[in-house]
Amino acid sequence: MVTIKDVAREANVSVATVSRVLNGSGPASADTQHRIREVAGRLRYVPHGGARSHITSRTETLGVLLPDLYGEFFSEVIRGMDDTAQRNGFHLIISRSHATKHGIETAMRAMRGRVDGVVAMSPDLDAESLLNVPSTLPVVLLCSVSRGNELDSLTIDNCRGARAMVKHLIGLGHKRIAIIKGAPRNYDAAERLRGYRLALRDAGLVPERSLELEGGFTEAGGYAAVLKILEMDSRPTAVFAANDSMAIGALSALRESGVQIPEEMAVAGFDDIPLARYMDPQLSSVRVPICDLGARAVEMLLHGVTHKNGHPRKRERVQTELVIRQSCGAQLVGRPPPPPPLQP
Amino acid sequence: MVTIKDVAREANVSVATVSRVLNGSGPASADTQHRIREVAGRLRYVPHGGARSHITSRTETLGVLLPDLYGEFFSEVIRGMDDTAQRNGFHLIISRSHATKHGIETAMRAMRGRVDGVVAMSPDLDAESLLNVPSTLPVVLLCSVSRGNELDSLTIDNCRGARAMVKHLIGLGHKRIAIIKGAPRNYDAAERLRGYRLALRDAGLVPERSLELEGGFTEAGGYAAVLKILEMDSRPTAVFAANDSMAIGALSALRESGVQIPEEMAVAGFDDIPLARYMDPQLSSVRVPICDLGARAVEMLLHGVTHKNGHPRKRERVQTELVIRQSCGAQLVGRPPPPPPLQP
DNA sequence: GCCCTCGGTGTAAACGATTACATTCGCGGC
DNA sequence: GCCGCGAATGTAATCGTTTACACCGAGGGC
Repeated sequence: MVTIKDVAREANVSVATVSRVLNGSGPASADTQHRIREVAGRLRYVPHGGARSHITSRTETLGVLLPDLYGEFFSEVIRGMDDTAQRNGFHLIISRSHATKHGIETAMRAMRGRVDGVVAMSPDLDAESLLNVPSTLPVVLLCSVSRGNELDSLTIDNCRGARAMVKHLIGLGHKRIAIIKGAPRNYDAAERLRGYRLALRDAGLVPERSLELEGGFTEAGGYAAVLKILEMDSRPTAVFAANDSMAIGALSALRESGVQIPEEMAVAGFDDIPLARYMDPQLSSVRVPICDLGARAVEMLLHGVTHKNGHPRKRERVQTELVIRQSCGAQLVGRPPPPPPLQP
Repeated sequence: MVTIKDVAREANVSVATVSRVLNGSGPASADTQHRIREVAGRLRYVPHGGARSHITSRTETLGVLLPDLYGEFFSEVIRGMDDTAQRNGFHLIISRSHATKHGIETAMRAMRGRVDGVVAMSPDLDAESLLNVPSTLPVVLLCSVSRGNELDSLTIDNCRGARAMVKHLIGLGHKRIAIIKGAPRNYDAAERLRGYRLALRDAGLVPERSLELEGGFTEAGGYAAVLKILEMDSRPTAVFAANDSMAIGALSALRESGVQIPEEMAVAGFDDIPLARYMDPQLSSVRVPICDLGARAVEMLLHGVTHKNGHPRKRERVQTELVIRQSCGAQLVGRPPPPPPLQP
């Protein structure tokens, strides 16, 4: 492996000069510059990133702690993070932390000296365990909040989104609306549930525990939940799934049971993953700008990194958008043709 | 930030002793051990990963170069990689390389000194540009192969999988079968197309260019391709999409055009993403063990890392499995109830 | 009593870069 | 002719570890 010393020897200069020329961080005669560049190219010299970060104490790398992943959401959020990171000359170290407290701690330890900051997405926990980090390491909490205000956080406005969707369903005349809940102890899941209940109360309806079913954020969970709903004595007329994966499972179960959607049962989801519009009927959902979410998390983190974590802490929240398609029945009258899909 | 020196001073020993005790790499009296551990805990000492890798020249980190991602496939493959990496005490640096040659080179340069090896997934290119890497850095090509045998590679048996699916369609009586192709210049796409053509020839049918449509691996591409198919003079009776995303787009377009599936048009996909079974009708597909794919790539890479890249190069291939559901019409007679979904 | 071994410990050299500081040289101002 | 300055370059410290080597003392075999 060729090092800066090899280049220096071959070019008859000191390592300092090589470093200065290659980084443009100091004066050098035209002749020297040319010679060094030529040698570096010929020897295929590539600076050793690790050594460089060691001395500069900037790794130009960000850590990303993720929980166990739910399908497409995950890849989208990474895409957003990586774009922003790369645009700023940073890399991403990704680690799926087995959601236990111990797992997170281990991951944080391992990050020491490898990253300049961490985006931690661990909605299943109170993120309390993260507080153990040395206060010099910038951390952004994604999809969860810290108890105090010690850490930056970025969340989805789950509550408002859910509330809007359920309000919409109520506006269509539904009085008994079931919810398929997300994973227990999950921040997003809890907030979406809260929005659902608020919307009911807004309309003078009383939330019933029996209409709140577990779904675990998976297709299978949504499928199973619908089977239970269909057995109920006074069957609801609409079901709101706390994410699209569960909504898709729900659609599947309804179809197989011969229930007409949306005539006999309206369905709505959350996230608006790309697939939603390709469902039959097309799935109404609450759009989350997933890619943006990742991008903004990294932006916040980079802000913390450049300010050496000495900035005032922020809590940001990304807004959602109601996307009404066929599955909730709003367009029943004369059901218009679906919008043409975007070209790739 | 507390370093090993701080611990040494506080415990009245040399840094060497601290290092030995904490790593269990040398003898130490029970008293010393106890004292050092106590101090390290009290001071919340965490070893600096960067410094450690610098001296040991093992970063315990693997680089992952990815192309632009196609939905769920990507998150699954990462999951497999990360599991295996973590089990072996390694981290993952992930980088989406803008599929240009220059992008890959830049990414590879940046990896220097940060990783012990690289999994490069760049099916859109001949991966030729990767050959520039110093021969000491282990590299595993995922979903593509190098011209010579200079690099390890792991691919999907696309050709066999596609051939089997098309053979199945032919067995159901179809004579005109269209294919929606993947991204141009993509290895997987090319191999799936090859399998399609081979299956046709096996059955004495002649592949027609007009039945081979571009789809670009996206839902929108599949949707658009079907619209073209429906305009054809002698319409095919089956369509094989080179991945599930396109198949889902195709299903959507067919439904909206009022074409009965599978009676008027049989549909099959490739990958068998989790959603496939929740489609209406359930989507027949060629199952790819995506998670395994990631896991095995990392295993291969770790083998290269531990053998300092001095091992004989390997070309491995993961097998696929035919998953026949409703969309291709095989189960038309008495259409049995779908299998119950897996519980979460 | 001598030598060898071995447990326990410290000293200092690495690893590959960056960078503060010193040095040299030429040149212009006075 | 002296001083000072700035450009060009070299010297060496530094980052936080690991580890080869040296050292010292105790104990055992002879």
